[in-house]
Amino acid sequence: MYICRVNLTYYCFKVKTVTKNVLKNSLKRIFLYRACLYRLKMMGVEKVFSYTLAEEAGVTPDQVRKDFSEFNIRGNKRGGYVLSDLLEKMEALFYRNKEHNIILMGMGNLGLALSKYSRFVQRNMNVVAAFDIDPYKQKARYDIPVYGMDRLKEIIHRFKVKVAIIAVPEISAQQVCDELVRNGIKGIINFAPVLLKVPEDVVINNINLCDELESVIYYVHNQIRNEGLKNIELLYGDMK
Amino acid sequence: MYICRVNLTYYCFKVKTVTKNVLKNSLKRIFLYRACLYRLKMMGVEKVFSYTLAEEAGVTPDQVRKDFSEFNIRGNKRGGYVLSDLLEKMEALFYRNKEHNIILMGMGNLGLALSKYSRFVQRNMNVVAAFDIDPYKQKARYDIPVYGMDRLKEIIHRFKVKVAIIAVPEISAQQVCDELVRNGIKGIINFAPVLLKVPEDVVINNINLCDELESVIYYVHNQIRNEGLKNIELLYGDMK
DNA sequence: TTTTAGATGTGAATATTATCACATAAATGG
DNA sequence: CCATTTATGTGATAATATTCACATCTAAAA
Ligand SMILES: NC(=O)c1ccc[n+]([C@@H]2O[C@H](COP(=O)([O-])OP(=O)(O)OC[C@H]3O[C@@H](n4cnc5c(N)ncnc54)[C@H](O)[C@@H]3O)[C@@H](O)[C@H]2O)c1
Ligand SMILES: NC(=O)c1ccc[n+]([C@@H]2O[C@H](COP(=O)([O-])OP(=O)(O)OC[C@H]3O[C@@H](n4cnc5c(N)ncnc54)[C@H](O)[C@@H]3O)[C@@H](O)[C@H]2O)c1
Repeated sequence: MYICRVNLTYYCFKVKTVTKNVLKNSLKRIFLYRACLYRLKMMGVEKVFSYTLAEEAGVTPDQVRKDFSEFNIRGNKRGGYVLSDLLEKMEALFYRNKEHNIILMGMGNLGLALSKYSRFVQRNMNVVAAFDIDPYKQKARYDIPVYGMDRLKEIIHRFKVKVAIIAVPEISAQQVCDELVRNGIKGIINFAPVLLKVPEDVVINNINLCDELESVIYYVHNQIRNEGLKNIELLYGDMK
Repeated sequence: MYICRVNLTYYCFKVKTVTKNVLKNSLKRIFLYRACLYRLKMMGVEKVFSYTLAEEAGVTPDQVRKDFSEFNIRGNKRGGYVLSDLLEKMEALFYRNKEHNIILMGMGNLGLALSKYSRFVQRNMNVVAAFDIDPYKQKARYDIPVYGMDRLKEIIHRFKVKVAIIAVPEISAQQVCDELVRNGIKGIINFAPVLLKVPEDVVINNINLCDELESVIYYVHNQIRNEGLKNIELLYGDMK
C-alpha cells in the first residue's frame, strides 16, 4: 500500500489495486466506528446495519456507508454488516496484526501512570522502555526498564522503534523531541503543552489536557450542546 | 453572551450585540493560535502579523484573519496584532478570568498523576477533590482530598462543580458518568476507552490514548505526512 | 422459484469550509 | 501633508465534505 500527498487535505492511496481519494475525516470516523462496534459486540450484537452504527456513533447512516465505501469496506447488500467481519477489516487497516514497539520519554507522574497502562499491550503496542535523565529513576524498579538518554539510540535500533510518547516537562520537550527525531523516530504522542518543531516526515499528535478541559468549560459555559454526537471536537485536530 | 444551536454544524451566538455564525473549526483553531502565541511570547515577540502566526500554526494567513474575523478579534490595519492584546482577547473568550472547580473520578494510576498536575491551577482550573470507591485511597494522603462516592453530591454543590474528569476503569465509567450527570455535571473529560451515553446537554470530551497511538502508527506506516501542520488529526473530532 | 421488502453503494446535489482577491485603513517616508 | 507601502478584513470564489436519492442487489417470504 502506497500513500502520497495529493494536496493539503486529500490523501491518495491504494486499496487493492484501485487508487482512491480518502478524506481525512473518514479515517477519523473509522476509529469512532470501531469503538462503537466493540461496544455493540460486548452487548452481544453480531450484525449491524448502517443505521445501527450511525445511531451509536451519532452520524447519519449515509455517512457510515460513504466512509466504508472510501475504505472499500463492504457488507451484504441487504443483510447489513457482520460485526466481526467489520472489526477484522478495521483492525487490518490499522495494522493491528503487527506488533509495534514504543518508547516512553520521562518517568515522572504521567510517565509512571502510562508505564502501568495495560491496554497498550492488549492492542499489540509494547512500551519496551522508558528514558529519564534522573539517575534515581534509572535505578528504581518499574514495570518497564528505565534507561538514561545515552542508551536511546541502542534501544530504538534494537527494537525497531518508530513511535515515542513524550512525557517530559515542557521545557525539555523540544530537546527530547530533537533527540528522538535524530534517532529515527517517525511518530510522537506529545503530552507536553508545547508545539514541537519536527521535520515534515515526522507525525506529531499533541494531547493537551488543559486545552481540552478549557474547551469543555467553554462548551458548557456557552451551552453548546453535542446533540447527536458522541464526542465534541478534540482540539488540534484537522488544522489547515 | 447567549448561544443556541442553529443546525448541526453551525452555532449562532452574540458577540457584542451582533449575531454571528461561528464555524466550529474556527473555534478549534483559536486554541491552536493561542498556543502559538504563548510560544512566540516566550521567545520575546511582542507583535505578530497574520503570516507570522500562520507560519507558526501551519495554516494560511487568510485563515488566521478569517478566524479572527469570526470572533471579532481585530488588529491594526497595517501594524498587525499586539501579542498581549490578542492573548487577552482569547483568554476572555475562554473564560480564563473566572475560576473553575473540577472534580476527578478515580484515584488510580492516571488519577494520581492528574492530581499532581500543577498546570491546571496555573490556568484557573482547580481540581477540588477526587472520588474513589477504594476505602484505602480515601484514607491515604494525596495532594487533593479523596472522598467516597457518598460525598459526591455535597462537594459538587458546595464548589459549584460543572466539569469532571473520569479516570476510573472502563467497566465503571458509564455508572460513574450517570452519577455525575445526576448530580448536575455538564462537561466531562473521559479517559476510559468507552463511549459514554449522556443527555444532550452534557458535553463529553474523550481522550483515548490507544486510539491516538494507533492513529500515529497508521500515519507513520502509511507515510502520511503532516506537512505544514503542527498536529495531525486528533480522533473523535468534528464528527457529523 | 418468483416476488417483495429492505439495505447497500455511490454518483449527483447540497452544504460547509477554506482560499482568493481586493477594497480599505494606517503607518512610513519624502 | 500627500504618496506609497503594507497588512488587515471580508465578500466572492473555489475546494471539500455531507447528504440525498436511487439503482442495485440479496435475504426472506410467498
Ligand atoms: N501529570 C499529569 O497528569 C500530566 C497531565 C497532562 C500533561 N502532562 C505533561 O506531561 C509532562 C510530564 O508531566 P509530569 O507530571 O509527569 O512531570 P514530572 O516532572 O513528574 O516528570 C517529568 C520526568 O521527565 C524527566 N525528564 C526531565 N527532563 C528530561 C530530559 N531532558 N530527558 C529525559 N527525561 C527528562 C524528569 O526526570 C521526570 O522524571 C509535562 O510536560 C506535563 O505538562 C502531565
Ligand atoms: N494508566 C494510564 O496511564 C491510563 C492512560 C489512558 C487511559 N487510562 C484509562 O483511565 C482509567 C483509569 O486508569 P488507571 O490506570 O488509573 O486505572 P486504576 O485501576 O489504576 O485506577 C482506577 C481507580 O478507579 C477507582 N474506581 C473503580 N471503580 C470506581 C467507581 N465506581 N467509582 C469511583 N472510583 C472507582 C479504583 O478504586 C481505582 O483507584 C481507565 O479507564 C484506563 O483505561 C489510563
